[in-house]
Amino acid sequence: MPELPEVEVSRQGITPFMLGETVMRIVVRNPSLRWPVPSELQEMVSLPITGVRRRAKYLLLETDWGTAILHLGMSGNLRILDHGTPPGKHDHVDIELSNGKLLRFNDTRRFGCVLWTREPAEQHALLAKLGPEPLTDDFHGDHLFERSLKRKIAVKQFIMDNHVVVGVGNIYANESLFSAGIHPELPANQVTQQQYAALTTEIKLVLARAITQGGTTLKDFTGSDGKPGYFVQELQVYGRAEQPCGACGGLLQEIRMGGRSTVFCPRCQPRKGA
DNA sequence: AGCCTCCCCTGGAGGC
DNA sequence: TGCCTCCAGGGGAGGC
Repeated sequence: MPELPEVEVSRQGITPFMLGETVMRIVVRNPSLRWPVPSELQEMVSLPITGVRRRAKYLLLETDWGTAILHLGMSGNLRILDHGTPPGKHDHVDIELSNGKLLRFNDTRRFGCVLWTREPAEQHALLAKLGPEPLTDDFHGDHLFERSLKRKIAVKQFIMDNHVVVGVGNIYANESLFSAGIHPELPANQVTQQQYAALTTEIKLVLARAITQGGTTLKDFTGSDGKPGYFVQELQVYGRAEQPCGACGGLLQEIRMGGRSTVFCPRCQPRKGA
């Protein structure tokens, strides 16, 4: 599934093919994504692409007239192909460019979206209230600590809240909590300032490391199979329930939190905070 | 405001 | 082999 690292690698991969190119044609084969693909997306035709940016897991294709907002959801992927490449199953949207290439949006489960906005993208309702990017200096231990003071929600769900920090999906929440030695069910307001400092460090490390691995997975844009790519080999807890903890040898335990699979080591991640 | 549950969707896995 | 059921999960919507 595309997590923030894969979205970032996708952005880096498509940028050289898109930046400065003019949109020649947009083909929408199935507009039934998370939200209907708006007909106004066609306003993009004949405009040059002036920017390819990312905010959280949203990709932004900018023009002087408006911005296309793409989200890959659970199963989406983007490929750069030549004009005329026959579409396959779940190839929902093509954006054809003046250089003979096209950007193809494929999404099996259709949890993703392709939207169009004429306001500055940051002011769009989906982006306006997002928390800081995890890999910037705006995201630091004290940010989490201060935001957590009145929050009784479990720390795992707290760090997966996009208003707190963006881009921490289920896999990376599991991994970073393990590395920081924090029990996922510990209430957010019982996690200490020191623990948040460690957790912040681990979130940055795991995401940065996954970007490196995501580069391997997506470098030729042959698409994702819905599994976590090569980074799966480095996962310490996610998908390893009932297997021995790499640190202490005890058995990893799986529970469900908010409908999401949660795996942790009861010994290395004691339910202990302030 | 904070918290919780529900829901969108398809393909793969497992059971019979 | 085929059919059924269950499950995964980002994240917004809506109800308390």
